[in-house]
Amino acid sequence: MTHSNADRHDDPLFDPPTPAPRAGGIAARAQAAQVSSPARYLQGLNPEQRDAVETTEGALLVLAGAGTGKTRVLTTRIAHILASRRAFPSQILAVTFTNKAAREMKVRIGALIGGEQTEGMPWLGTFHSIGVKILRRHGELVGLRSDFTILDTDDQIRLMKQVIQAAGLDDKRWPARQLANLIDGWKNRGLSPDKIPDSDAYAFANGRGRELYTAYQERLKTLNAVDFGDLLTECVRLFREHPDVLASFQQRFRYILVDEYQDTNVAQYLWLRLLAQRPEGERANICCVGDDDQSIYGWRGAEVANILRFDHDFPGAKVIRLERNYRSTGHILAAASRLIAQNESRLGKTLFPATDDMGAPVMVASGWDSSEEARSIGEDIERKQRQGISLNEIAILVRASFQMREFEDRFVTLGLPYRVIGGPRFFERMEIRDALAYLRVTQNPADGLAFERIVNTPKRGLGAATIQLIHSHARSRDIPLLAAAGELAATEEIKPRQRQALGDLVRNFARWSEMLEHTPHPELAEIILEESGYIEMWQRDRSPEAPGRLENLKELVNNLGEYDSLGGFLEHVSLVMDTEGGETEEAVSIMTLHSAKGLEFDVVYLPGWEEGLFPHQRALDESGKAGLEEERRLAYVGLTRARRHATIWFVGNRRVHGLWQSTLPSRFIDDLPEDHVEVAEPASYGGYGGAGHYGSGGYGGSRFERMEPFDSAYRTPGWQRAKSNRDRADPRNRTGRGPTTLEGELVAKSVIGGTSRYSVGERVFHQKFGYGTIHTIDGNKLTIDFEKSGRKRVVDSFVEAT
DNA sequence: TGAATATTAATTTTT
DNA sequence: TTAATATTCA
Repeated sequence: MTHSNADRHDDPLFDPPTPAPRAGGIAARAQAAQVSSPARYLQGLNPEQRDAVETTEGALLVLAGAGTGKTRVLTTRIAHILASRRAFPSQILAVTFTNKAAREMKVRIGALIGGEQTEGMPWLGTFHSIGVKILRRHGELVGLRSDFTILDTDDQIRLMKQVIQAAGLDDKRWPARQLANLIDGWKNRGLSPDKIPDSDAYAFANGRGRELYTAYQERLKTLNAVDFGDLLTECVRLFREHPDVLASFQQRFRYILVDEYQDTNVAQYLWLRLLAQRPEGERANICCVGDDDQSIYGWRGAEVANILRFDHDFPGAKVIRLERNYRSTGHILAAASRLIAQNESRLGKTLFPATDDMGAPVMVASGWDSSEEARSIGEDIERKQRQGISLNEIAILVRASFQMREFEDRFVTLGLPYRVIGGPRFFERMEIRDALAYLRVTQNPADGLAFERIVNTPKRGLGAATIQLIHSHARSRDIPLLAAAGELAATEEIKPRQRQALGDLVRNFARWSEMLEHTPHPELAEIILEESGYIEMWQRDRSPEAPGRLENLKELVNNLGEYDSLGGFLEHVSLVMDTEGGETEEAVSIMTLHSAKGLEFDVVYLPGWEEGLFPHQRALDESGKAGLEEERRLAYVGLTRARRHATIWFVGNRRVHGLWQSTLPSRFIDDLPEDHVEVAEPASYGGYGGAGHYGSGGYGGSRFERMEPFDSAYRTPGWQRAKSNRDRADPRNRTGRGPTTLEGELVAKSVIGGTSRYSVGERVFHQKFGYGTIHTIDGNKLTIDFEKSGRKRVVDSFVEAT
């Protein structure tokens, strides 16, 4: 131990993997901590964090608010367990939801105590990757050979379609996608076919849900395949049916850590609970970290209840709250806290800022329509850019992905660099999946789903009829599709042309599989893609995406070299559907609120805070109050992403499914505390045009009406008229299409007075649809029978009296 | 088989 | 509006 003290001060997180010497002041600290190691890594922690790190024994729930150093606690805790020699790396089970989180944890633990240690942490990973590891080892006990394949969503749906058709059902009336969602839901809840509630079983195809689920599971077994849900449920089954196996894992895992506990579903909960079970008198060392206020995945099976009843599951559990926020300034934090405080079902936490810098208030801005929103945010970003803020520190967080488009369009015209985060990932692209299917069949000739995917890609003249034939032959002989295809190609059953094509394909696969032994796999992949005609198919393709797809295929082959076998690569790919996008260029990030969880930016824009969009109508319709609260948590997540500036936007008109609708400001805006919010003067013209309809929106009027800027800017008819006259005179405003071209006089008309100025039966004119008669009036939305274009629903500000 | 046309539905997304 | 999917026709 020759480090100088100066070195150590520079890096408070440093700690050698072996116990440090006990001398002088270090020993005193060690005594205080009551552990053998004086643990330098503990130094930068606040008291709660430190408590969470050092409470290694027993059950511990860490309620970590946004920006309170959750990952730091988790990683330091692991480092602490290792450094104090409480367990070997292989005795720690650390689960996350995403590969990204797992990767980050590995890196950070490595930084804390040296990378060699994390190399030896085989049980740090996602629920699914750990599930695979367990099933590869013990799967035979639940009827899985160790080389089982993992189906992705696409395979899953295709398989279900077959199951539906096999059951004699119309797959148009009963879409496979819907069944997939249903079955996923059951698996999320840890329900096998015999356990699903009767009410659920009737949710599909008049009560045949259970039967289809059973059939699907049988098909999976014969294919020696599992879907993502099975990775957990089959583990649970394994543990339940084979207590000896379970016991060996229970003994192995001396410490269990779980990240994002609020996102666990029932299956994951059962999985964890089994592993954390201990004989009478013993306690498991399980530490779950999460934030009930950031639970935003209820729709995908996450059970906030898991975190809410933690101390019931683990009696005597200690609960530590991390409430000191190191991320955001005072105003932002106060606004977010006030917002989330309106939720009823929560454990209750109050974030307080680590600094006394209040920073800037949360801005609430409004505009006439979504194009003004995009334009104005664009201008604002350019302003920020001139102030020297890096574009990488700016994000736009939307509720739904359709909102992104407007920003993209705007930024393209501005020449403002941006990147969209989320969206289809590399391994989800069509060409990549096709290529993977070739590789899968080569690796495993029994992979029927992969074979089916590419049997006629590129086109080989093997249409539905031929495939049907292969299918029935495979079923009657009980052999894989590829084998069946081979046999068929040797008979007169099929037409010569198809016979030739099929024979070629089967022979190709036989040859490629053989080459697997002695050809380096990146090279083989290239050969396969070339010889199969797949590359050629895209080379011939004249569509604008084709070059990009070829590029991706090249990328895939390059990637392949990083794995030591084709099998290893495929295993990785099936679980890790993402690649590390090493984009370093300066760009504004555009993403959904969901994908923003866990990230932070200096400047955050939150557009589209309007009733119906956010909270989303569907969440409200489908889940009622629970849905509303989840939406509010989403708003909270959005606000807490911001370090220094948060700007919320709402507009009066937004196009929904191609129709312009007038909208009301989100109720979440009313949830914000006035003291920490500043309402922006409309950046350009027009402003929010719906204010006149406040109070008719079904939730009892907005507190914002009474706020000073709203009073002056939006409420008085005189002001409105004056303003709209001024706007009309301003040629800058005559841009674009949609409502913006129709401002001026019409804005004033529609805003003045709470109800429509039209009456049923009145003949009106519309710029786009021409003349028509009003059929019904709903607030400011009119249903009009147009003479030329039929019945349409429009906003009254778009029509003129004739 | 492929292109043209009709139909349908439209949050959020990881593994 | 639009994008994906299904159907129809050549």
